[in-house]
Amino acid sequence: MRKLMREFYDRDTRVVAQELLGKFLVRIADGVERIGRIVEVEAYLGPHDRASHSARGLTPRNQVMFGPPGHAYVYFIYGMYYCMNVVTEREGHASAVLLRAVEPLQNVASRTCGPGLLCRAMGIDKHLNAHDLLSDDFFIAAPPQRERLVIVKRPRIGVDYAGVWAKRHLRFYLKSSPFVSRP
DNA sequence: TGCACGATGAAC
DNA sequence: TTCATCGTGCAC
Repeated sequence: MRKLMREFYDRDTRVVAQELLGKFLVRIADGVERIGRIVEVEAYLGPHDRASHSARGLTPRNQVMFGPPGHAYVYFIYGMYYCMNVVTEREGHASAVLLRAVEPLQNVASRTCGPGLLCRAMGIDKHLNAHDLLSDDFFIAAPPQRERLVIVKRPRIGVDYAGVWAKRHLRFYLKSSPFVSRP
């Protein structure tokens, strides 16, 4: 497995989002290595994107989005779930990619079809917010061999409040995957 | 200090 | 369509 380097994340968010599909999310804790194959993501472009958390400026919660690329932005939502993002583009740009679903590959017992379930199954919570994804216990890697992927583009989920931004096709998922949250 | 609401998921 | 459940952001 080849761990993704900083340069991978320091690019256009829509490109990073689509290229994250098929990659392996790896989390090692208490001697257990969990691996999930990313099959669904959403791109949040920056302050001009009304659906993005960064649209209302820097706050204690979203400050990681304003930092350097290649870090995890983990936040608590609806009083019971965590959602994980990957920070993209140069420092100060405040953009990220939300991981919405992974395919269980190793040591993943419960369901992973949805951002909240994904974090629960992979053991991801607020303690991993701001964690560097170039670390050795939490990172994303490319699969052993290059594969042919068919990507579907759809509007993002749960952002109807964002006006015209709610209609843009910034949600991407693997057409052939049965692990997508909402096909 | 109070309060409306949310990048969800499950039940009905 | 409704509800569980609570941190966050902003109004007051």
